[in-house]
Amino acid sequence: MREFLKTKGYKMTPQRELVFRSFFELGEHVSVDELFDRVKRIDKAVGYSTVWRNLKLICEVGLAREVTVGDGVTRYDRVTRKPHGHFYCLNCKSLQEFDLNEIAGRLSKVATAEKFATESFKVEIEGVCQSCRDKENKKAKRTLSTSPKISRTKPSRQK
Amino acid sequence: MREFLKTKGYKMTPQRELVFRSFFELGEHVSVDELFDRVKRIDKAVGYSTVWRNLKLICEVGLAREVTVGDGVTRYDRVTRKPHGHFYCLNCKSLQEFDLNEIAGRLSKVATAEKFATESFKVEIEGVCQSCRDKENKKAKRTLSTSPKISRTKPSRQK
DNA sequence: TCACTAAATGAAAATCAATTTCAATAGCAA
DNA sequence: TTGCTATTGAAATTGATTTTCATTTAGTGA
Repeated sequence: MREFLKTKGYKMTPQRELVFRSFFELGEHVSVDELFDRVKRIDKAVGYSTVWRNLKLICEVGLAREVTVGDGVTRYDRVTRKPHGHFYCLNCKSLQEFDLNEIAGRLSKVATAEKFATESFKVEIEGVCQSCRDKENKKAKRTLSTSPKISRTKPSRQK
Repeated sequence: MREFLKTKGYKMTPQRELVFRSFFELGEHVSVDELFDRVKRIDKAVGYSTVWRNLKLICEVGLAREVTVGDGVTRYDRVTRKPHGHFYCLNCKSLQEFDLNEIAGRLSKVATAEKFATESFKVEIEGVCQSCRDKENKKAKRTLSTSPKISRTKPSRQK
């Protein structure tokens, strides 16, 4: 990894090494805060900006990619993993994955037809996951009459 | 529209009417700021929060949907339009659309197979559009040796 | 028509994630 | 080792989004 970065003009440092390693240990839909938490557990002197910058760097050198689902927090996925889409549960905010093999093929065709040079795909299905629907059904009696209002909440940064 | 909102428990106001009308006049990938600008042209007493809240309301009652591409600005699409994906040009930040008819069908199947209750799809292809590539090719000689660094810029709110 | 109540408004402030600044530190090539 | 430059950590800044709060107003029922 040290050599790989050198070819791209970057130096290796203990902090960088720790951030990279931690990211690849987590691997799926990692947010800066999650990664920061994990890094802190090993070395609590490492700063948030260092984690952030190195996560960006991991993307920059092509080892990860941003995933932006609708909750305002950017997450990162390893690119070595095979193409997949995401189910985003509007209720519990969880992410599940699904395979994208044939769909990716079709998307490529569409892009080519439109003379668009594809860099990456992003396929998301928003809805409600099975376990949330099961829970909803159980307490359906209680909430029959309340009309839904605008939700103004957002998940907050984990301290 | 007044009646439609009443059934959902909302009142009609001149400001709301203006925001709704302006949104449907714009229609595609509308950001809060764009909508705010348009509303202001007709009535500059209308506040930003009113525009924001009513845009959220349009989503809430099911007439629009958020589109989040990777540039940090949330945009909104009418849901009455037929399903489409987006090409997002990483270079000029433009959005183009493409038809999603068959792909949507496949996604539905995947969702059903996973017992996921689909609310909406989001399909984006990031890359470089044709006109940007044409421009890139023309000035290719100039930029052969510069190695790409992390981009730290973001489009700023339009005043 | 009038009065009442809950919803809506507008300005300003708060929030929150993302990004930058800056002074100090530390890789790495010569 | 020396010098140059990238990197770091803390704090500040940015920019979009969301909330607060005092005031106004729509829609309901008398």
